[in-house]
Amino acid sequence: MTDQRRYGISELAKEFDVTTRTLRFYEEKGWLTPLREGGRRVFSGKDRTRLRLILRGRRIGLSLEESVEIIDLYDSPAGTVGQATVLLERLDERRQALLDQRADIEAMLKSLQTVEQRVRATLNNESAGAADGGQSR
Amino acid sequence: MTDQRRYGISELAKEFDVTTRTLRFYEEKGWLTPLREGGRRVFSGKDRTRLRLILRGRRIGLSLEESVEIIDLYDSPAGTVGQATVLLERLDERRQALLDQRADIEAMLKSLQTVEQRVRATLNNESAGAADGGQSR
DNA sequence: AGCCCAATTGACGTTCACGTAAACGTTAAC
DNA sequence: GTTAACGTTTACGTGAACGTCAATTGGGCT
Repeated sequence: MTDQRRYGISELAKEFDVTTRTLRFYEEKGWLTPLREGGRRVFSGKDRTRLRLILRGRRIGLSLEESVEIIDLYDSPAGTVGQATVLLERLDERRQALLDQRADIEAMLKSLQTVEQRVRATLNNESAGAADGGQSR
Repeated sequence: MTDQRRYGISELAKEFDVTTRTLRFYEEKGWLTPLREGGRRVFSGKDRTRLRLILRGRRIGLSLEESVEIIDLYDSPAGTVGQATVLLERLDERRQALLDQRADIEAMLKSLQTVEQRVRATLNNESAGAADGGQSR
């Protein structure tokens, strides 16, 4: 009903372009918890989702530990009011960090745009150009 | 005229919240090239800017090598048309990578928002709530 | 001269995130 | 029935990005 699909280790590895070693490593760390079927690991749809989230965190430069921490926020038990309040604080921290990071990316994109314009200008002047090197800044 | 200011190693370290070891390491790798004044390193305003960019790259999860590569695009000599064309390609790659990364961040932000809403909903139901804990893990 | 403080150069240690190789077990195909 | 493909565990290796410690040096103060 929910997500009966099951995945072999290399199947998953191929889909997400990681090695089987990586998946075993993640299990070893407790970040993934596949079942066993006669020794062989069997990953569920939930495992698969979790893996996708971990890799998403990895792509933006989080440590795997951090990624998992965030993911565990995602399906945390809510629990008491006190717990929930703490959770909201953690969420806010994480959100702020992401916003900061996004700002860094925006800054980099702007830099790249600046460089690109300079390069294109150089290209347009290439016919009239002096052989001079000119200033870098 | 341009930026005469000079910086000592701990001065810079303090400003950017890194250790002096880090700055020495960056020099060792050739990513920073401070002058020497009787043995002591003297960093210029250019070095400082470079450092800021390196750390910006680091914050978004680039390897230091990658950061430097991008920075070197930033003040690359333009040179021939062929060089410029290659440069534009590299710029485009880098821009695409950054856009992808930004998308990952957006996705994470959305997830966090979803979790937050869920938690807040739980908080509002806390008065009518059963004492039951539900799932723990 | 004596001392402190900040800086220097090695050299080795550490953490993270896996890679790589060895030795072995199952299942399917030929 | 053996070989190939795929899986397992155990164990050691690796590259990046520094941390940490030792030994030393030079300037500044009193």
